[in-house]
Amino acid sequence: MKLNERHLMQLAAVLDAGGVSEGAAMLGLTQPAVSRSLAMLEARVGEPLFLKGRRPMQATPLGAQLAAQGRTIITASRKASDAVQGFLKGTKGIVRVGGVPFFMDAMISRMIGEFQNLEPEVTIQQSYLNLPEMVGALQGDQIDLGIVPIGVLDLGPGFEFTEILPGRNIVACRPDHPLLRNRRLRAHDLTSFPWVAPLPGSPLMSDLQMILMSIGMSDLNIRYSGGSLMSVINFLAETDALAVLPFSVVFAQRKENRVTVLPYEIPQPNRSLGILRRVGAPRSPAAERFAGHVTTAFENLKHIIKRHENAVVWGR
Amino acid sequence: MKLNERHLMQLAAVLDAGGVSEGAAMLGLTQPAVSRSLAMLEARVGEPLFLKGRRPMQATPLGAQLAAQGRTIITASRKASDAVQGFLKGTKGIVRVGGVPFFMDAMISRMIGEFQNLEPEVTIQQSYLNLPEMVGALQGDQIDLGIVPIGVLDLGPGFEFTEILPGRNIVACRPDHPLLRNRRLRAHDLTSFPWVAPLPGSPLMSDLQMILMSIGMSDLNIRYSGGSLMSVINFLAETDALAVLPFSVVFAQRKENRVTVLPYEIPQPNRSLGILRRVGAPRSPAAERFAGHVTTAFENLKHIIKRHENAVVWGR
DNA sequence: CAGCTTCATAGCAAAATGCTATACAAGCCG
DNA sequence: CGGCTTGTATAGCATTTTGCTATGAAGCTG
Repeated sequence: MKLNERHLMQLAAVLDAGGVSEGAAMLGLTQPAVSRSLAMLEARVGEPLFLKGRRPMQATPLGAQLAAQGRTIITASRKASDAVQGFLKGTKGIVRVGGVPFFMDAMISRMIGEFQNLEPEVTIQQSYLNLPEMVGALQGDQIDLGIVPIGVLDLGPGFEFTEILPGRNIVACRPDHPLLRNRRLRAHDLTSFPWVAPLPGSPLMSDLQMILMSIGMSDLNIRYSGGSLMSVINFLAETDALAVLPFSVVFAQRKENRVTVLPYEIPQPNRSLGILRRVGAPRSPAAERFAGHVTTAFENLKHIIKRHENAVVWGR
Repeated sequence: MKLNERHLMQLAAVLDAGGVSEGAAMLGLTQPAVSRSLAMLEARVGEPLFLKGRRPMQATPLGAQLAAQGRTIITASRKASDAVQGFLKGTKGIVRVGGVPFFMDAMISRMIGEFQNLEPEVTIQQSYLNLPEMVGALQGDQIDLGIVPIGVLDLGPGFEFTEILPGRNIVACRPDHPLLRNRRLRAHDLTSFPWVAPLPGSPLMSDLQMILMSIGMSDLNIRYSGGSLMSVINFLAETDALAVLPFSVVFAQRKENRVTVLPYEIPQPNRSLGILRRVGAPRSPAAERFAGHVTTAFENLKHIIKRHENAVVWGR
């Protein structure tokens, strides 16, 4: 006994509205159309669905049961329409962001918070990925966009990259680190303190190698590795250890005053933080909106950084 | 953005089945039909719903959202079909029974229990009604059937009545009542004990009047009134009070041995317990099934009563 | 590269949907 | 009680949708 879903919806509307004409109006149909639908439904079922001669119209128990299903169909249909509307406007849906751990923790998570204040109906699914996995995730459509530092030339075909912040690394330490008292730092000053190693696979790892080479050492005194940003900062704040970190990550922590920049020039990677997307991916307005938000947030951040640098001498 | 519910269902089926052909088969359609539906849906939405070139087929986030609604539509539709099926077979649905309080408590409630063991998917809504309200409730389609003692001629037009048990009242008392020791009871024996009045509006009320007239007294020593059957029985069991009760009601309590029949002949009302229905009412197979169950249950009861009467001398 | 599987498209017939116009029924009022 | 109002059912017709078969196109596999 397969019933026509449209008929069920019309049944529900008619009972909710109290009459055929009203129910038809509620659905944007004419009264005869609905009248016939009901007759067909009743014929199909073979049982009366209405109590005759009642205003407002009332259902038999069976009619009421069917109307209940009709109502859920109506609401499901309406939800589907809403989902599309919201999707098109970018005010609804899911954004799946992958990002390198430190940036996600230091900056993106805050921006996600801001974004959700603007678009409370958008859900953000965050995942921690470094470049290789991110490429796979984008191709496999597991994420909508990635936030990753990338060399300008590393971009494979089929991907687009929008830069949001030039890469710039610094050596971080706690604010009362003994090296900050030195007028002029030498390479061997750095090697006499323990170091924190970045997460394996992260771009900072290769940066650290570059620094090693520039200092002319083959290895550092690695005392801590594998920690997330919060762990690293906690570790740095408690010890005299040093770490290579993106400047912006340290900058984002300035209010907490737990880590600062050691004024020592290190070689800079030819990399930029940016948003990585697959060109063929099904577009998601919510994701684009989020990407826009992140971009402007970093744009603002650049200005703040500039003002800050003019006012503050780091490491003092 | 109104979407076609049928399309949503097909989308859900295709994603659940993992392919267009499989989804079409699941719905009993051909592959091209579903293929076109999906194309139409996608065109209407204006966004891709599938990730191209994947086996099994995978949805974009938006597609997944729409499919979720499609699934709820499918299940709603299936529930509606089930409701009809169950209704036609009488194995599903709601039966709304009205009945006079004492019969409902003493007998019908047990039968409802038995019936539910047979038809666990039928819901019974019981309400306590005496004849006048019952007529109103039947006409207003608040109940499907009423169980009520009724004079054969009291039947109004538009109602049908199927007798299930001839009316027979007795005087009830507790098993160790002093009157049970009397060889031969006289009318004035009865008046020397307190009485329990039936619920106002119940047919027993007029029966009590008849008894009064036959005894030749104008009133009795009414000491308790307004109680439900359980209250009345509790009261009778604790006191030497007497009450007019239908024989079958007392019979149904025989196992508990808290009340018994006082062997005193009283005038019998020209009434029968039966099932009252409105002729024009929308038929409800579940209700009919229930009515049948009650009828046969009483049929069995008659035999048990007959056997019991041959074996037992009441009030001994 | 042939063969298999699966999705997309074309073309056509049948069903359904929706509309306007109109008939029918019930309740209300002078 | 006859007409008026309100509301539902039916008729007739045009349009859209749906479903089918047949066939083309694309991707995977041995």
